[in-house]
Amino acid sequence: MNAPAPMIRLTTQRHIILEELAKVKTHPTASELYDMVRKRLPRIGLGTVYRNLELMADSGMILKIEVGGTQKRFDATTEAHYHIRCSICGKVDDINIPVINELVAQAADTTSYLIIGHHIEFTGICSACQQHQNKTLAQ
Amino acid sequence: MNAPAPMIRLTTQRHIILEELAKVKTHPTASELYDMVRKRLPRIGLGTVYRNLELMADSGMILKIEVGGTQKRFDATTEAHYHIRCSICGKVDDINIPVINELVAQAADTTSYLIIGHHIEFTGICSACQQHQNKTLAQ
DNA sequence: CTGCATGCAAACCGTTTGCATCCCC
DNA sequence: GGGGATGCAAACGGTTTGCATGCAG
Repeated sequence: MNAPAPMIRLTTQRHIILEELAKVKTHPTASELYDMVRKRLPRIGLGTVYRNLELMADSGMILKIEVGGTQKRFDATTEAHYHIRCSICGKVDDINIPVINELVAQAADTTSYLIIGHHIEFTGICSACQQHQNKTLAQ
Repeated sequence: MNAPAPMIRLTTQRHIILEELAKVKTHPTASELYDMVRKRLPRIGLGTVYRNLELMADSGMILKIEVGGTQKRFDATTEAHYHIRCSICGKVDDINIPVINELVAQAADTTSYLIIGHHIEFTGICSACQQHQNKTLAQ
């Protein structure tokens, strides 16, 4: 649709960013990823991480998740799927319900926008934060 | 659930912020609202706008929309509904398709999160930006 | 040798916060 | 007179960017 998947060179930094991202099932923010990558590449700069995440998202290698909350998050899985975000700690996990493609057609009838895609974001409280709350309430 | 809807005093500033928000069908950001309100209340501070939007959202008077993109947006309509965001200019509009409450039950079966709610966000290109694109391509 | 990629640091932008003043009860 | 609300400005956190250097083709 837009400029389609420009091929990008796989530098050491990009390779390691990709590996670290693929390692985790959660959806780290850029600075979380920065911390992970820095353990293997201590001299890497934050700017490099941001630049490359953006680049790799543009070229379709990874998924940029722009959900509620302030920070962008990234996902090594590029297939369409939905997410849930903990409204307390901000953690983001996958939700495994089937993707509803008909939504786009449905929505298209009601708007003058040219629809590109859709995303469902659930909000909730993760198990860790639930336990925290129970403890706090019990006091 | 959390602290439920604390009643807040309706000061002049809050009243005008509310009026200006209700006036528009789009979903302005805090600083867009700030600009609108400043025409009627030139000495109002940005901080006041932020503080009050946050407060009014907490007390259920307005809706805070945390969709993709960097800025929070606000909505005078508090009933559940879905949105579409222009991926070029960032504008947000309503999408009038029925709310699918079953999604929450469906998702609940697949996760350890305590689910609070859900939101569907479509992405697309608004008509203004579509025209822009056509012009640009035609050159 | 040439250009893209990097590290570093400064700039940026949206948002939050501390504080003195103000206004309403 | 007292407590919350305001205006103002400084601080903050996340992200982007400019620039000099480095490295791969």
